[in-house]
This record gives sequence, structure tokens and C-alpha cells, in this order.
Amino acid sequence: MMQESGTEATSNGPASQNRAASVEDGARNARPNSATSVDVTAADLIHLQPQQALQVARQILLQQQHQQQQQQQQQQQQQLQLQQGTDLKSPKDNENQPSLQVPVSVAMMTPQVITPQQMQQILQQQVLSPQQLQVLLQQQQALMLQQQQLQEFYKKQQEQLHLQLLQQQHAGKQSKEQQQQAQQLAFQQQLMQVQQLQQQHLLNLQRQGLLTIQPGQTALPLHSLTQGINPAELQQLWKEVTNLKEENNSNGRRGLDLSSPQPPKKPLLNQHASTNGQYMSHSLKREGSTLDDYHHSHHSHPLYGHGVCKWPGCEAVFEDFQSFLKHLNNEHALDDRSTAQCRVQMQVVQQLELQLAKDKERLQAMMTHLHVKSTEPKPTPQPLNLVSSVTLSKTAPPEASPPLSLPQTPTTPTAPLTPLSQAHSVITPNSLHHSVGPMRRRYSDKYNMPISPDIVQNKEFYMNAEVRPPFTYASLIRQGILESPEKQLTLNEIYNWFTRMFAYFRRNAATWKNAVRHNLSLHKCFVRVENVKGAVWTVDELEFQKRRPQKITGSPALVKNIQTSLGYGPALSAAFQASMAENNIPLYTTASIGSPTLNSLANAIREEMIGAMDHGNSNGSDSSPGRSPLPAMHHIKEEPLDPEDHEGPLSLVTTANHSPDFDHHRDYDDDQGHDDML
DNA sequence: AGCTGCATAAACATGT
DNA sequence: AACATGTTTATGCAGC
Repeated sequence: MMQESGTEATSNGPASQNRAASVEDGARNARPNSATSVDVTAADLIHLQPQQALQVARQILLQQQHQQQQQQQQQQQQQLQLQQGTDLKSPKDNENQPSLQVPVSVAMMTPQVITPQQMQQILQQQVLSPQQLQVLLQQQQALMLQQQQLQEFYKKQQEQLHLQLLQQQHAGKQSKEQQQQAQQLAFQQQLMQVQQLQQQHLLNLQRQGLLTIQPGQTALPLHSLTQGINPAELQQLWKEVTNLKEENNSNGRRGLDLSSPQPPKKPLLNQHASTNGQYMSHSLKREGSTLDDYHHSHHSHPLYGHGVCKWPGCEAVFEDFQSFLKHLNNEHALDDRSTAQCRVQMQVVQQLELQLAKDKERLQAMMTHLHVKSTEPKPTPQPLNLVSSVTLSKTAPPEASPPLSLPQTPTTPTAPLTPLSQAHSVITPNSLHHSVGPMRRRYSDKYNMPISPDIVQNKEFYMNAEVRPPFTYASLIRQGILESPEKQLTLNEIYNWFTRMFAYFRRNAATWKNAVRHNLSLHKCFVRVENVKGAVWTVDELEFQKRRPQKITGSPALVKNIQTSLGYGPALSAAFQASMAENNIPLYTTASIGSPTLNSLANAIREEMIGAMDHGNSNGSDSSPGRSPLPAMHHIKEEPLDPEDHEGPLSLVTTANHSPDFDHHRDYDDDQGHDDML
């Protein structure tokens, strides 16, 4: 009762369980299989051959560009008409004119999925007519499709690569690694064109100030599909930015009119009030000063090399350093354009870093894998990059960071595992309120396993999109508890974690809170511990693991292949299959795009393996091996009241390991942070 | 068809 | 009385 204050603001307000009936109506109506309806076309596309897929993707992009151009022409005409005649409109109406155009052009050129926030932003900035919205949405859907194709394509490639790798292993080749890299390179080159186009579009958006992308957010569009851009392309991109900006200037209309592509002229000093001007200007100022220091002291400059200005897209030639400096100060002064360019550069760098990190990891994993294979199977190959909560809590010394140490992947998920089936949700969060019904645990059987990696990877997505996370309440609760520094949470803190981490749980509070309480009480794995302050909930990891393993059935060939290649036992095939099954669904997050399938599979494997080992070995005292099929055990929840007597070495996973994990702490008092988050 | 896991709703108890 | 916290029961759905 002392720390309760936060709860009510969650929207629950005076509404308690009694009101649930009214609240629940909406959800209940929405129940019918919302999650199952995927676009037919998307499904079809999946079956395309890689080359076909790529072609289709290209075509789509080209079409988009074409449409875009047509659209622009139309707009110009309309504009002309408007200006010439029809005085029907009040001045006010005329003011709206620009805003009429923007969204349309955005719609026609947006190759990226717009996140809810971005959408919101657009909505705030511009007045969209329903029709425009519609166009936008349609575009988005088309784009989702397109992304799916690419993901699918990529996935296939990865699988192929892996298969080939396996075959080569049998053949006793040595240069597999190089081969794979070469193949990957080739593939990436294939992708580049598409990626470039996409990037271009994104930049266009940014340039217009229609898309505000904070560094942290970048990942969505930039990372999702644009991996492996080479320097030449970056330059190209830069030119693109520069040129387009200039066009805008010459059109005299700020970011509104994309018409009349004209040959680029380099120098331009005009500003565009970028939406985020203020944001950048600080960092730029600081940056600027340091740079000044830099090149004053050293007679060289990172932006100056071989007599050429290396400011992205500039390439102006200079005789001497002084004139370069002059140029730098004049042409690349602190204005909106430079600001925008700097921002883009930041994103580029970010992306490259990410890419590098991923490739390093991949290389590491490959080497590890190959080495392991050639000698003898080690039980724990280097994790690709994902931290398994179970791994840490069980097998690793507690110095490691807690289960969900927020991964350094600054990626913003494009669309996480589940939502692809509900892909439109990314576009229209609001539509979800009706279409995403109660979690009919479509995936939950499989997702019954610990969710750490997935939830982490898609964290931002779930934080912002009102998409129901495809995990059971039990899994989520466990996650929340394990994330906490003390591995224990009060009920209220659990609530807060839910609302903070999942936009979905910011509504219908009465319903899901009830469910949370219900789950806490029902499942043995949640142990209530009386505390000085009151009661906290902890996770009995053993109990949790007990419930996990479910079914192990037949096995596709691929599964076997990969499985053997990784040197895991048959016990893991279940996880594999689960993942394989899931992988029909997921749009891979940026974090895993490198080798999506393998990554997520590896996760599943690791989790599952640990689970399996638990049952095999450490189960020890209490129950029968494996999970006891005793139906009786369900409803018997041992009295948790005195953890002392509760001989469990297990019950409190807690005690030792705190780690400076940033994200959790605010939990205690931050009560209602979530409203600000949107 | 029956079992099982899960979500959801709701009644009820208890403490503040 | 209102509310938060827990517990328990009931029901329905879905997968096996």
C-alpha cells in the first residue's frame, strides 16, 4: 500500500475487476482468429525462388518510383489548377495546401515501414485526409510485403549457405569459411541495389523532415534491410541527399514537392528547417569545436584528404588546407543541411558498426563451429551473441549480466517475431485494438520457453506497438522478475514492468492484471516471499523449467542437418522444430538479419538444451525425471510462505548477482512512464 | 474424445 | 467503503 500510487494511473483507475466486463468487451469481440490472416500474396511470394524474389522486389521498388513520379506530376497539375482558378477556398484552405501534398508524396515514396511513432509524428505535423491515410496505409502494406520477400530471400540464402557448408564439411574442404564469406558477399551485392533504393527513400523522408529518426531509433528503416552498403553507395546516398535537398530549395517549398529532378548543383546554403534542428544543433556545436581543435593543432583534417573535401557528397577540390578550411566553414557551416547530413552520417556509422559487429560475431561463430566440428563437440559453443537467461542463471557464474542485459544491439526491431502475421499493426496501431484479440496463445506453446532473446530483440517494438507479445503471462512475468536487479518484484512492480515494456498492456488493465495475479497464484514457479516491505514475487526457475518441455516429434531433414552440425543431441529437435515453425512467421529483427534463422534457432536450442539438461541431471530430489505427467500436481501449489523451510536451493534465484543493468531501476518509482513514451 | 496449457472472468478473502 | 493483493473456480479455446 505504500508504493501503490502508481497503479491507478495505468488506466485502471477506479476500475477494478468489477468493471472488467465492460472493459473486456472490445477485446472479446476481437477474439476471432485475428492473428492467422496473413496476406495471401505474401505467402505466395515466399515460395518464389530467390532470384525471382529479388526481381519482384526490384520491380516493386521501380513501380513505386514510377508511381511516385506520376503522383508528383499530378500534384503539380493540381497545384497549378488550384493556383489558377477556383477561389472558393478561404485563405485558410490555401494554407492547407502544402500539407495536402506532403503525405501523398510520402505515401508514394515510402519504402520503409513507418513505426507507430513516426506515423504519429506525421499525423501531428500534417493534416492527413482519410484518403491520404488510406494511400499511406496501402503503401505500407505493400512495403511490408516487399520486406517479407527480402527477408524470406535472405533466409533461404542463409539456409543454402549452411547446407553447402555442411556438405563441404563432409567433403573435407578447408576453405569453407572463405567460401561462405564469398557467397555471402555475392548475395549481399545482390541485395545492395534494393537496399540502396530503400535507403534512398528513407533519406528522402528524412530530408523532408517527415521522418524524425533519433539515433536510437534508426534501426528500423536503416538496419532492417540495408546491410552491407559499400562506400561507393554511401557516397551515392550522400549525393542523393544533397541533390534532393537542393531540388527542394529550388522549388521554394519546404520538403513538399519532389517534382522535377534536376541535375545537382553543389553549393547551397539555404536552410531547411529540419524537424530536429534543435536536437542536433547541440551535438553539432560540440562536435564542431572539437573538430576545430583537431585541425588547428594537427595540420590535417578528417574531412580533408588528397586535396578533396571529404564532406559527404561534396568532393570539392582544394589546393591547400587553408582554402579547404574556408570552404568547410562556408559550405558546411552549422545549418540545417549540415545538420541533416550529419545525422544521416551518424546513422550510417551506426549501421556500419552494427554490421561489423554482427559480421564479427558471425565469423566467430563460424570459426567456432567449424573448429568444434573438426575436433569434438563442445557442449557450449560460443554464443552467437545472445545471452540465454537460463544459461546464465544456471551454468555461468553470476558475474555475467542478468538474463536480459539489454543487448548492445541498438536495433529497433522492424517487426518482431509475431507481428508479421499482424504486420499491418506496424502501420496502424489503432486498428489493432480490434483485430488483435486476447492472446489465443497461437504461439504460446512454443513460446512457452524462456523468451529472453526474442523479447529483448523486439523490446522497442513491443514498447511502442500495441501488439500483443506472443508469450504467455507466465513467461512474461518471469521475464520481468528476472530482469529486476534483485530478481524479485512486487505485484505492482510487475504491473509496471508490463506497462513499461509492452504498449499492449497499457490498456485493459483490469483484464491483464487479473491475469497476472491469477498466474502468479496459479503457477508453482512463482514464489511469494514475505518481505519487510511487504511481499515480493520471485521465480523458481526449476519449477519454471519443469513445465517447459512439451513435445518432441518428427524431424525434417534440414533440422537434422543443422542439428548435427551444431553438435547437439536429439533432445533439441523440439526446439528446432518450434523455431522452424515460428520462422514462417517472424520478420526478423534487425539484430538477427545477419543470419536470422540460425540466430533464433540457436537461441531456441540453447534454451531447450539447458532445459533438457536440467531434467536429465540436476532435477535431483523431488520429482520424477522429466516432467511428471501427473495431472495432480497442477493445482497443488506448495505453501510459499516460509521460504526458509522451503528447502529449495532454487527458489530464490536471486541473491548474488546484481549487475549494473541500467534499464530496470526506474521501475520502482517511475510508475507511469509509459504515457510519455508514445 | 480426452487431456493439457492457457487466457479470461469472476467470486471471494484479507489487509490497509 | 474502496482498493490492492491473493486465491480459487469456472469456462472456453486450441493443440496434441
